[in-house]
Amino acid sequence: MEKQHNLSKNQKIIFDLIDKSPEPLKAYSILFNVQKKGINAPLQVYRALDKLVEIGKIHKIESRNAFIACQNSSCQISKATAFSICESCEKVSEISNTKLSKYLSNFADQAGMKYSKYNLEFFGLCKKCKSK
Amino acid sequence: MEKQHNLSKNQKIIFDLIDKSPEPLKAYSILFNVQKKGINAPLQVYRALDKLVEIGKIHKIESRNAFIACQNSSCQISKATAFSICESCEKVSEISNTKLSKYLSNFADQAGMKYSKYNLEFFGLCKKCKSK
DNA sequence: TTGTAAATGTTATATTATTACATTGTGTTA
DNA sequence: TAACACAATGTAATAATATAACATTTACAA
Repeated sequence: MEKQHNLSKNQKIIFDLIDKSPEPLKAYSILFNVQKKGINAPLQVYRALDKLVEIGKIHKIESRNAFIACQNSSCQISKATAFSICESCEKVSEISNTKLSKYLSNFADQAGMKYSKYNLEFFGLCKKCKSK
Repeated sequence: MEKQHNLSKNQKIIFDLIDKSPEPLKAYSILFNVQKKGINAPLQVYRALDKLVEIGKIHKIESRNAFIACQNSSCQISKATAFSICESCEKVSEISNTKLSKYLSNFADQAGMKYSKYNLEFFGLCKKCKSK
């Protein structure tokens, strides 16, 4: 059974904001957006983000320093993530593909080492931008 | 035939430093190390880093904001990169595995889109750290 | 030799993230 | 319910990472 994480006040405010957003949000843009709700300092945002990442409710898009809500209910704990990123409009989508995740989880490097955690970011043009 | 890139003075200084380093280097640590050679400002470092990344001589480890020399002579142009990162000692190795790169280059997402560029970072414990 | 693109130099500033310390809330268990 | 432990919060200061704007110089091809 899945561990239930009751989000705290700040965590909930920040998760809701990210979850509603159609695009990844940056920490200081989050800060700006939640100041009316009493969250005044960067650290309050970063602490909530850290926790939300830890429990898998959001992911960090490393190449963009931005955060999106997890779209894949089954990766709430896993840190095995894959995204596609449009280099033109910056649209980001989480990829959930069983074959891909199996392939990567089973991948063994030169020394035979396996890694259960990974982050994969694909870059290119999304359909919309490609057809322009 | 491969395009020859003659590195400029600053590019060469910074590439040599990164290339000699056994571990990824951060921009401001590079800055500190090259000040005796007349590179005084962050922007001088970032400009050289940008160029070196662009021509494939170095790669950025996104999750660490650090840079390593390319270990794979065949990816001088390609932006398709994969690394293993030890979460204990922070050792980073570039993975060059034809099957993996083919698999990822041919991967098609939910919408059938393919992406020639990607960055993959695996996380775990290296052999040394595992056996401790 | 002159035009152009790349690279450099310098100052200032923007953006992203953490340290340190004090306090408050929440849930467990004695 | 009291006492404890741990998570979360609040606040100020600062560290670390990265870019903007502008002036100048270098490299090299037309």
